[in-house]
Amino acid sequence: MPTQTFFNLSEEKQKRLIAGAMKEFSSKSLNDASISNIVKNSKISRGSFYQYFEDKKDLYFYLIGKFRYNYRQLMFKSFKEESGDFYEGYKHFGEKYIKYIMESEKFGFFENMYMHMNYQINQEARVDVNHTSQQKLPEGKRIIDVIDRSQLKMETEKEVIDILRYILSMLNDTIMEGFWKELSVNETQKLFVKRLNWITYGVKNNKEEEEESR
Amino acid sequence: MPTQTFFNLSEEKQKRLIAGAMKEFSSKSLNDASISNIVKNSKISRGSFYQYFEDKKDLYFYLIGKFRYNYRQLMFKSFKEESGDFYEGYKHFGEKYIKYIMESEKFGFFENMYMHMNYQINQEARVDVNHTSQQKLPEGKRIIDVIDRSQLKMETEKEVIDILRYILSMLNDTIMEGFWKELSVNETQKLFVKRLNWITYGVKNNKEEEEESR
DNA sequence: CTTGATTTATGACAAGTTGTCACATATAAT
DNA sequence: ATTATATGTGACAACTTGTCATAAATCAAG
Repeated sequence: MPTQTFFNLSEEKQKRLIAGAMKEFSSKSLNDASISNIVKNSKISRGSFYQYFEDKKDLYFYLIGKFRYNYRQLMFKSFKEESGDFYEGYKHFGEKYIKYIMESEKFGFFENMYMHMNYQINQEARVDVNHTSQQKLPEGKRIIDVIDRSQLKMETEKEVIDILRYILSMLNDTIMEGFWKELSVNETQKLFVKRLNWITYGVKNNKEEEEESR
Repeated sequence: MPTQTFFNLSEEKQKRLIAGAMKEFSSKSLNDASISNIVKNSKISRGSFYQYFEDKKDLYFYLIGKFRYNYRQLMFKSFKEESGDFYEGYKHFGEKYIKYIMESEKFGFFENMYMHMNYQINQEARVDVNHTSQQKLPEGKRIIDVIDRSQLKMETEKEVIDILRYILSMLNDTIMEGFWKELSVNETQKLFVKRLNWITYGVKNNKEEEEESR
């Protein structure tokens, strides 16, 4: 987290620093980026930097938090439009989300983020479907409340949250794969939907309906 | 890949270098590890290092390849013992694999590897179920040949390979999560099996059999 | 407005990193 | 014995990072 000092800064100076950092992180990974370049870009002295941020990571995770898609809203919208249907809701959400990330003006930043994504970055980039870190949300405002749970095998709320989280991890993994393999938006969306299909309906066939092996 | 020069070295010297590198990588991530420390550990001059390896990454991926579990064999064994059953075979395999990684004498190395795993490391650490990089394997020697495909919805061989690959990614992701959350071997195995279950049988319930919402 | 307290800004610096290169020393081949 | 060829070496330039003494700006209050 940036220090209070950073937030006390004039808007102009904050923006200058963020722009300078985004420039660096748009062409370099967290590890390859250098504070030296960022302070040069931003015309800020090295000493000042360390008064705002603990280190490079601190700044990086602040930027991820700042620019990541606010997808709480999108998830809500998606599931409501699809009447709470698990598969259709997530399909709707995932496709929109992938499109946002891969067509963003911050493409370079996201590309580098996903190309070097590890567990920690994944956690920072991802929404918490249960919002454990924040205060308890009122009934009906949680994502879980807008999903038709009767469709799912899961009995307890905890289990439902587990599966929701897993799909979000899978979504991030799929986007990562999309960047690595230089897939198009459409190809990445298809890959996500294919996997969502597997998880929703299973990969094993129902024994009774098919028995014609040739 | 190490240079020929490295392989020409006396076994003693190779081992010394590998040991020195493993020492460093057992307590540090790829990024935090330093060549300076490795050459100091190994009593090898800095100049020599660069005659054996292109850079730190080159050495690291060589070590991953060298010490990763040879799980081709384990996969074969697992699926054969479970009569080619998709779920039971993967369960068998995954549980053994997790146990191997998390109880290995190279725990520190694997821990750091998984704690900082990204797409590239994942690819290096993982077996290729199709062995595209190697020469074509004879019929019956490929992993896909020992799986009962009639159980699966997938029609084409390519689709089957896709799902096999996805499970392997999921397995690595689960181990990564296990390290981050400091789960026990048993907890990590359970997490894997739960997810395997989801993917095998789906998370949506069969509409006909349950309709008692209270 | 002046004085003193608090906050913010600065860049030189030590201590570390990487990759290279001219040169030294083995080892092999004729 | 004399060339080739292969291997070994550490000083070096060019970068990092985080700190710290010091300077400047801002605020508070008599």
